[in-house]
Amino acid sequence: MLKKERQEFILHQLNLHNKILCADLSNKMGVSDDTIRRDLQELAQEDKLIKVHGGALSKSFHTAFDRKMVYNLEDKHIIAQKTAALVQSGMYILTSGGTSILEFAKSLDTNLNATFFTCSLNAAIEFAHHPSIEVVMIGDKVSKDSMLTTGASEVQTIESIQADLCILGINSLDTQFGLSENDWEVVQIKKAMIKASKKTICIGISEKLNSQQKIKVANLDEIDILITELDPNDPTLLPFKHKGLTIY
Amino acid sequence: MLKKERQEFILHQLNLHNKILCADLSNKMGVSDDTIRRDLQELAQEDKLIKVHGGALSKSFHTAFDRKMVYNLEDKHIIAQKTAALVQSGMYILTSGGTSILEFAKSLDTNLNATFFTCSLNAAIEFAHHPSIEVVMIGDKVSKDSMLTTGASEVQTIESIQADLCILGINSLDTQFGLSENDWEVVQIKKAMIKASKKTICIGISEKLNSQQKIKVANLDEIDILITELDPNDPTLLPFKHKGLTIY
DNA sequence: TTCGTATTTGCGGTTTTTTGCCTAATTTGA
DNA sequence: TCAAATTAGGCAAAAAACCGCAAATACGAA
Repeated sequence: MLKKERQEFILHQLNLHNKILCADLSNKMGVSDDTIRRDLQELAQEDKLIKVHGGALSKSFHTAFDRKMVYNLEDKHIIAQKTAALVQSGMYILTSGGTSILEFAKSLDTNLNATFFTCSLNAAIEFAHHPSIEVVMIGDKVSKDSMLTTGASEVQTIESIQADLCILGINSLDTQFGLSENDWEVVQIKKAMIKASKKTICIGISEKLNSQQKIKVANLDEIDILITELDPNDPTLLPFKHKGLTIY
Repeated sequence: MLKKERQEFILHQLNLHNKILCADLSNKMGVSDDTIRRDLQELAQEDKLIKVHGGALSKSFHTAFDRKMVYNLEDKHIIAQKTAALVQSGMYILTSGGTSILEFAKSLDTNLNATFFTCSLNAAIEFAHHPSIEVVMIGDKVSKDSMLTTGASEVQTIESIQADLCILGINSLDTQFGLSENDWEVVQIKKAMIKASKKTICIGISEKLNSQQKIKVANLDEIDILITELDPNDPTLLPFKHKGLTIY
């Protein structure tokens, strides 16, 4: 097998799998490790791939992360728009924290007239920037990781509220395990919020679907609506639709 | 799995969930804790994430709040330093909001171990950035002008606290009229805070001295300490000293 | 075809990187 | 304060990369 031929093959493999190992290639092509290494080195110099210890990565793979950040912003914007459309004047709404919720707060109609209860410091500030909505910060000890207030007193306060809507930013949602979180305190808050509301909406980018975290917050049947950046008919969402969730 | 690949995966997970645990990652990827720890360390050095005990936090999430431009920053810095010197570990402290308080929060000693109660969203966030102090957000309706929580429930909560110190950012302080404010709700909060504390400290730039606003919060004799950017022997402060206030 | 030259390849030995394990120190939460 | 979890630092084995060299190969010209 010629050198040029080999390099073409390497690039092709890289396009297919985004990653290749030196050892694999030398096996597959029946040449020595050194030869492969030299090939990869050359291709890396020509900027055709990224050489790493043990193999190589496709260029697109490396840039994928930065790009994803931007995409995610767009995605969150879409989610925010869809969610905002469900909020009507006069409603009492409980919300958690998280970037999706912040984006949602920014997307609310200027002449909306609703009351928001939240345990997120950042969300409260964002809601308070809105001209006409009323914001109630539910107070308690501030959890430093999440910038959320958590504690027994907070759960009690939430229990004394009868909200129309509960909007939760999700960390993990799974058809089997349901809604889950990693932080015990936050779980207690979200549980209380769901219980205190007539309807529960979960919002988050689709990548958070089909993943699990340590502690269960709620079963799927306790959640009414799921909002992601995807089209409601996207196959990814089908399992959730079958479980009875309304998809937007 | 390649090292680079692993690190990209870690960043991706962080982007999704805002927080990850060493143990989880090592499980999920089938490598040892040490390897993950080394990865996190490297990524932290590259400023891609924030390493914490047991895992890592997403950077964007942690630095999400916007820092406002502050007038008289120099002066407020001096005030903050003087005020921070009065705080001792173990204390329970009530604080209002305002730029002086925010500056104070930033000036606190890294290994201070105190508990802060506040009704200011921004102050709570600032306090929460401190590694060792505990923060309790006193919740209620959010007042949009001041980004403070105010209301009857809040006053009740404050009444149930026995604090060592009450640190108030002042709007107006006058030898005759005492401490005054323009916002009825905020006045109620400050009154309650003073009542709930053994000692009251007023902090603010000297421009706010010798001015009055519409509603009285407290007489001078209810205030113990006054801190401005001026030298304690500055003639401007003499009248306050004569009224029995301790000047720093 | 055959020769000479330049390139490519494989190999052995050495160096570097990566990884897991170990123990001692540190941090955390009760 | 103590006990459990987490981390830092040292160490060793394995894998990968590097280096120089000699053999093999490709290729153009006679």
